[in-house]
Amino acid sequence: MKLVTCGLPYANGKAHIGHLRTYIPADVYVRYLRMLGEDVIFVCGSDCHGTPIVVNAEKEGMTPKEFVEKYHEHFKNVLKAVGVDFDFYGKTAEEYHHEMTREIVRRMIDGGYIYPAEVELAYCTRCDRFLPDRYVEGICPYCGAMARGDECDQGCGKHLEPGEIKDPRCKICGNPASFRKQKHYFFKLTAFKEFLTQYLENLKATENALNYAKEWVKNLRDWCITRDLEWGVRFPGDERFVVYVWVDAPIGYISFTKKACENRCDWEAIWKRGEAEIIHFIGLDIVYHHCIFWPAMLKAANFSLPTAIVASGMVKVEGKTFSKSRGYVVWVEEDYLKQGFNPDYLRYYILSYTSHQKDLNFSWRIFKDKVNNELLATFGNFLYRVLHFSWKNFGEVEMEVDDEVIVKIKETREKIIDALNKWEFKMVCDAFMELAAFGNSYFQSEKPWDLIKQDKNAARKVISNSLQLAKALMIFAYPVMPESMKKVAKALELDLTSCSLDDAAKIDEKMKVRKPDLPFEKIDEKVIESLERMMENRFKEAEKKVETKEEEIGLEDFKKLDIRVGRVLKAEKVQKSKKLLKLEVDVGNEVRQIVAGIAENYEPEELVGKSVVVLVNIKPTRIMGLESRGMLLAADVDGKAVLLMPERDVEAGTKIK
RNA sequence: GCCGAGGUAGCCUAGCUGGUGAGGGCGACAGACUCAUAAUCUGUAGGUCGCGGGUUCAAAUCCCGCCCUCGGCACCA
Repeated sequence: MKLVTCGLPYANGKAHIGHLRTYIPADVYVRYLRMLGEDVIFVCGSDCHGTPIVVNAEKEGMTPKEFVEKYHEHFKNVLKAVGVDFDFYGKTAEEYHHEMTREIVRRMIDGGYIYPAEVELAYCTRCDRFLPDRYVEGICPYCGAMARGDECDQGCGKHLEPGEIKDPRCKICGNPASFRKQKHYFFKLTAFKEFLTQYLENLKATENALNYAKEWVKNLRDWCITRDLEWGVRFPGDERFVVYVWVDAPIGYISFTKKACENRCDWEAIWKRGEAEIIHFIGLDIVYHHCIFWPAMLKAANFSLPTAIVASGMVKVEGKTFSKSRGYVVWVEEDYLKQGFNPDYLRYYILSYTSHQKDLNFSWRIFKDKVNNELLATFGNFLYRVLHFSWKNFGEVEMEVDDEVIVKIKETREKIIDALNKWEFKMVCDAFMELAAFGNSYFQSEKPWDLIKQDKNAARKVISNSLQLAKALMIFAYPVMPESMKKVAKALELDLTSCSLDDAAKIDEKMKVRKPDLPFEKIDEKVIESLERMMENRFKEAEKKVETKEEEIGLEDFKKLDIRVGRVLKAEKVQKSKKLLKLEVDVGNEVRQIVAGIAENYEPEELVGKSVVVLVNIKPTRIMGLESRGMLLAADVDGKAVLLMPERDVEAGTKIK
């Protein structure tokens, strides 16, 4: 038995093409396994807890429960629409999941792996709440640089536990946060170093994930697993707290398995007795949670361990790094499904573009090319020309298939299985595309349309071979393009849902052929052009939003700014930094140290003696451990600074108005 | 800056425990065909295998240095 899971989508926004990069390959993988006779359970669900959800729900005037429900429904519907067919799609806000989480955490406590420790936590008196992780900004206690959330330490790569950060400020309202001591609970991750090192040695995983994790395991620290929040799973050791999201989210794999197993199988066989393979499909961004925290938790609770971790590469949009705020995003529902595109096209694109481990570029133009040239012209056209010819000239064909054809089909089957074992889905697609090309070439060279005029029996043999190839292709491509293949298979009265991969090489005595449907529809150039325009507008609008702050201010606001001309006296590079220069600037009444992110455009030497424009009364801060008192004004050109300078020589300290 | 993954023709990719002229697909170009959604088939062109050193009889493949891209962290007051 095998269990396949997908990383849980966070119920905090809409489904985009990045999500599908793990769900679609996982779905395809599961469908192939089933066609190989494997018993597979396939589960997923919405991740519902954590501070961002609480904060965003508040912003939208909803309760976290309502908020989460909204996105949960969205994901459920979208995934179904693209043919990702889970046995169970749950959500972590449900009671059954809370129970499971509490059971596992209790086992971790009973095993002696959880201990209390006092930590100092940032608390925002204005927002009236404790500030977890990513809502705290401050100074790293190790190196003195600006730090954010639970990670910092400027280049030394250390991990911050709650309470360690200095000078914390609330990221929500910007106010300084005060420290409050609070008892929290820690998981003894450090006790698992040896176990994890061993475990990673033997874990089956894509290389991108494994190397990353092996490096991480060298530097383990105990892990604070409680949070002071209302929303979440109550920590069984101390009911005032809630468990950290990354504790309860992966436990969803277990609680969803249990639901999927109801009246069908034994979830404990999978998760407690190690009688099944457990395969996690995830994105590259959550590798360490799945390769470090998760196996350690399972070990502590005495549960079964994952046997494989399959991590997918990132998604780019039109060649640019995926970014919602910059508009480089493709929304599955409104951009794709509402255009009326066949979901199978997207499935094929995602599977066949590149190796599962590498970055995938989504471009509407490439999308059109792949659909029109590969799917439609090569693959679909072979199916259609064979079926159409058979239907028109025979109706029913007595089958007589050459060994060469059967060998070719079996070879393709082997290639597909081989590729699946390596999680190389592009190779799977390449294998059946090659078989389609073989079919076209065969059909073309045998010229059945000529043969039939002279020797109907000879034509029958050619058609018999071609039909066998067509049937094999439908079976082989069914997991990738289920709906389209079902549609064409109707012409052969073939029920793909009950086929195995072995059936591809099985020869029927006779094959009946009905009038076929076209398997695919061509994508119109004009549609692509309009989508490209839509994307461009989206990029532009996103850019505008970032650049122009609409809010108007009065003169009195402007007067609050003390802006002066300053003269640069000294300039040097900040060590270990790409963008920073440390300057000493004469601002009239004093000389100030200012750290500025301008090193990409300016050499230190060329600045000495130059006049610059300085915002003097900005709050002093520390950057890379250095104090900075003032800010140089500069034009932001593609993220690089171009300094403002007075048009003629002006004395240092001159006010700007 | 640290960690990880990569850089092979316009695009995607195989090869990378060193050894037949660096394979394949898409696109481009030319010809053939007409059963088929102007689909298909055959052929042609296109590569300093990121750059520079080194090891070797022999390197895309091993070693050293550098550059660039992507991701994570950090950072850009």
